[in-house]
Amino acid sequence: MKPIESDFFARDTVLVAQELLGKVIVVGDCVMRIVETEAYRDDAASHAHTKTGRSAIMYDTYGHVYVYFIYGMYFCLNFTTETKGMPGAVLIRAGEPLQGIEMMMTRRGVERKENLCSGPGKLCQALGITNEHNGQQIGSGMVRLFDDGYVVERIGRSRRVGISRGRHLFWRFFVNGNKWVSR
DNA sequence: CGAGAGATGCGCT
DNA sequence: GCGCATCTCTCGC
Repeated sequence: MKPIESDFFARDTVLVAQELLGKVIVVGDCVMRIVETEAYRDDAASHAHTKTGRSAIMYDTYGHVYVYFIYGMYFCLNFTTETKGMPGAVLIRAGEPLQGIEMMMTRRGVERKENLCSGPGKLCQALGITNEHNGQQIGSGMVRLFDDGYVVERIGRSRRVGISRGRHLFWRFFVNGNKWVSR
């Protein structure tokens, strides 16, 4: 388990989104492998389409945790990317639960393992991610990221989910054929 | 099963 | 006030 350095994130967001597939997120006792991501830069679908109080973190940092509250109920987990004033973040949409599964099931209130992390809101609920994680540097706060040598065979690609603008961009990435991907 | 609607509150104009 | 990078439940087939 090799920790992922912040330099990893100081690159093009679309590339980072693909390379995050297969990596391992650790939050407390809970561990999951990333199987689905989406890239957001300064396109029309991105919070960073304009620089606001909320999206400033996408402009000003890389290798940090960006959490936002959505639909009055759910949180979404992102990792910030890019440098030199270009905003960016990768949304973590789904994962394969590896450890701490009992705790994740309790937090989610579900029985089926396939329903633990197969979506950005579910994933945050399973890991206990909330606003308090927002702004933390990856690796030095409660959210840690590792490369355990897992090799992703084939990367699938599609439009991003749940957006109205920016539909033309195919910036959703997933491990092809993986049972833990959302939808 | 698939489609549709309701839940629910904050950020932004 | 509006819209939202979602999820769950219900209803009909």
